[in-house]
Amino acid sequence: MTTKDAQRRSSGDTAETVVRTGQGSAAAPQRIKALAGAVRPGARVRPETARRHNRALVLQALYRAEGLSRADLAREVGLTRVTISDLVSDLIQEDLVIELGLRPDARPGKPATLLDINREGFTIVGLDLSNNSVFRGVVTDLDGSVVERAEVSVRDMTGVDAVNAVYTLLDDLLARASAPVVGIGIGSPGIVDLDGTVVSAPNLGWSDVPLQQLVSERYKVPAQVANDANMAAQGERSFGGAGTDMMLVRIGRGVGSGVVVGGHLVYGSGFAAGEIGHVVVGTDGGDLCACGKRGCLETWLSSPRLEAAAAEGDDAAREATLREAGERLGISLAPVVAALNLGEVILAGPHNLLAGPLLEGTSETLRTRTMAELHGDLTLRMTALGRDIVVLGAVVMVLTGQLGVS
Amino acid sequence: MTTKDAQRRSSGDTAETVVRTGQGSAAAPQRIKALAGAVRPGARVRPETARRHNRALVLQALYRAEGLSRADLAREVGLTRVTISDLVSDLIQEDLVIELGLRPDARPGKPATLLDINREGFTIVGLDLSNNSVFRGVVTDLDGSVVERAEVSVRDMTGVDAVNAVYTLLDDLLARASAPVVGIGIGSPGIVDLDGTVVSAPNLGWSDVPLQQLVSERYKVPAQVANDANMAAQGERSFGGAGTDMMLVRIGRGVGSGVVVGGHLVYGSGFAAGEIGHVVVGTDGGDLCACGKRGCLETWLSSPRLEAAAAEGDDAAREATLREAGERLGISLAPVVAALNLGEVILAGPHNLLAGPLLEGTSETLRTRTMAELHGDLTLRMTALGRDIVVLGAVVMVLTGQLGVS
DNA sequence: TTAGTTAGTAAAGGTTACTAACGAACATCG
DNA sequence: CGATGTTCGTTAGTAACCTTTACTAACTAA
Repeated sequence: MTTKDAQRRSSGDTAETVVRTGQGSAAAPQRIKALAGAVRPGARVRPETARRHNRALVLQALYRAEGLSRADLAREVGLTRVTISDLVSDLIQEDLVIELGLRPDARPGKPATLLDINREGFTIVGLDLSNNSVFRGVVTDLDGSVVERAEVSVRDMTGVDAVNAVYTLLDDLLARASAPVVGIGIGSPGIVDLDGTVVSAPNLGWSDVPLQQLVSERYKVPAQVANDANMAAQGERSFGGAGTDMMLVRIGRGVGSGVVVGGHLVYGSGFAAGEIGHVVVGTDGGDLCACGKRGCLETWLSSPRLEAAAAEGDDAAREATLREAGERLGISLAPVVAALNLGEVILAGPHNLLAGPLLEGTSETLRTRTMAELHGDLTLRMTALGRDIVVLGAVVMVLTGQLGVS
Repeated sequence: MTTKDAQRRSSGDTAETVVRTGQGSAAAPQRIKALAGAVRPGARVRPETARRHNRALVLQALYRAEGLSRADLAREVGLTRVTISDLVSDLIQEDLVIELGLRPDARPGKPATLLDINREGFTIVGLDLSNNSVFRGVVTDLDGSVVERAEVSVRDMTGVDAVNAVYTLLDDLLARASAPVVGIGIGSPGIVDLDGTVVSAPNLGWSDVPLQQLVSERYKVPAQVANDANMAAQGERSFGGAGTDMMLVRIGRGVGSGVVVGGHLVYGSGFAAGEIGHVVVGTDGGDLCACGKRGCLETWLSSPRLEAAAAEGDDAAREATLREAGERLGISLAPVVAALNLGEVILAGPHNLLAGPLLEGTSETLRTRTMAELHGDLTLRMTALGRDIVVLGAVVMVLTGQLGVS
């Protein structure tokens, strides 16, 4: 619609009431629209773009099911055998795909030549910067199987020092990579924008650090930098079997989450999606939080509090505390589960603290505070990926970004 | 990843704990993954697909800014003048685009021929089935300007009768459409799947009614059927100037919402996204709801309760009740705003009830229960579209579905 | 041995968008 | 007023992509 129309419509009998929370700019809503509606550059599809897309489809099909023939791919992807042959021959040239030999089955017709992604011919580097005392990193093959590990201690390291610690870790890992590195994925705490710039990460003393650019220019390798919880969500989705509408909640020193809607990560209007740690829970007060509010989710679920509870001698009291923490999580997640009709909520963090009464408390609360008819199929569980969840997510981001595989 | 890998990984030291809420099937998570990962048919890009996409970009650019030349389009969309000329000549052939004449400016060079979408040469029909007593419908031009209106009374009508009422309304509107109808958009209450089948709409006595198929086959015109609140969100986004990450909350007899994330409507794992009416709010009880729970959002915000409050003689008591209702809305929205980092929350419903203390209560509550640093830019406001919000949303769905314009 | 089936390749054809080049129509400047 | 430069839209030719059609290779089944 045109701006003129918007004005005509707004000036009707339905007077517009605008209340702005906070001190955002006071631009008229129509201005926002104009920006939102701009055709983003590169949206056009040229033949080359189409080819890249189809190529990604082939890789994706091969990635999921090792041992497909060209004819299988043609049926799966929807292109003709001829085109698939052409695409595959490109991929074999680049060594991304290899022939496995003839299919052993006894069927009429010429036997098929099975193909697979060259899963061990390339590696990916994944980093997890979310821990306060240590940066962890891995080298994996294209399957996400870890072939190398490394870490650097970063206790109290901030600013440039922390960036240098990233370099140190990468130097080590890249030197140990036995095959060409497809890309480097880095999960960072804080707010990270779409370009991989860490807009704000208080714990690391970073603000507007263009980490993705720094890393990719320094090592001449494509890099992907994103929020740690978002990466964890990606990891859970690809390697943990999570569905297309889910939320992964990380509980550690703080509480963060990654939200996946329709199979896509949610970034939010300010790249701060998933930051639920400082939402007030319930209407009955709560402890004072470092942020100044009372009853934030983090005050109920921070690992210090949970650990104190776990250390308690009295089993009943221990259970009660953990269960209540779980209930608080359920209270704050219920509106999100309902609004997004999530299919899964997955917890990541200390197994001993989360897996018992806490998880049950969350489950029960979610059930009693939402409509069973709509959300009865909700799955609530722990992740099975353990500590590697962020680095594996980083690997997935690289796979997605560089090969179009997810 | 392969199933084999998933199993290998799961069998590690990080034992998996699964708690299922409700009585969903007990399939292993890996099975879900296999389904989620299937390459959807038609994902391949053939030259024809690319052309359709580029064509939609041209239409979209023209739709937003009337009076672009071919050269302008080339710059805007990113294709060459030659290709744009070719696309435009197709569109002119189909009468979808018209030439407006030469640009009046005094500039060096050959004067440009201005183009526009043939905004009045086609019409769209939009229906709103969300009201309990009446189905409303409009005929609009491509701009969304209403040219015809109609309604049918449906008090206590359910099942086949309600479907027939839709037909009656459409017969009327289609007869009065003065130009070719591009498509029919219908906003229905209840759960609607991606095919436009009304899975469940208790108020209308519908379950698994393939309304989109029925309508498109009966009238030989493309139809789009979706949930009413979702359509309202679409309407607000295109005609109300809302941004890419927002939530539209409809408050009437019940409370429903439409959620837009990254510019796309959220459907959810069971097509029930936005159904927040029966989420329990707060931790201090509340009235008994028709659903059997206590303290559902609807018990705080249903229009009967609000109207009773508004009718009260005592101004202070009236304000207090409305403000408290707003606060309850804020309490339940805060986790959603945080999890999705929404930029806007927009209310639609009776202006006299919502626009005053209620809106302020919601605003204040959202501010005090989320982090100002992250969500300070949140805009909370009433819609400016009034009663037409659903039918306009339906029009947008048709524009998007048939022309690729949004 | 013959018929039928499946896999992969080769050649030709049609669609799409691009580059290069050109004429038309204007403004500006000497 | 004519020369010059700019912008618009079109024409002609090219490159990339996918498809259709046709072929060979290799196998099973009768």
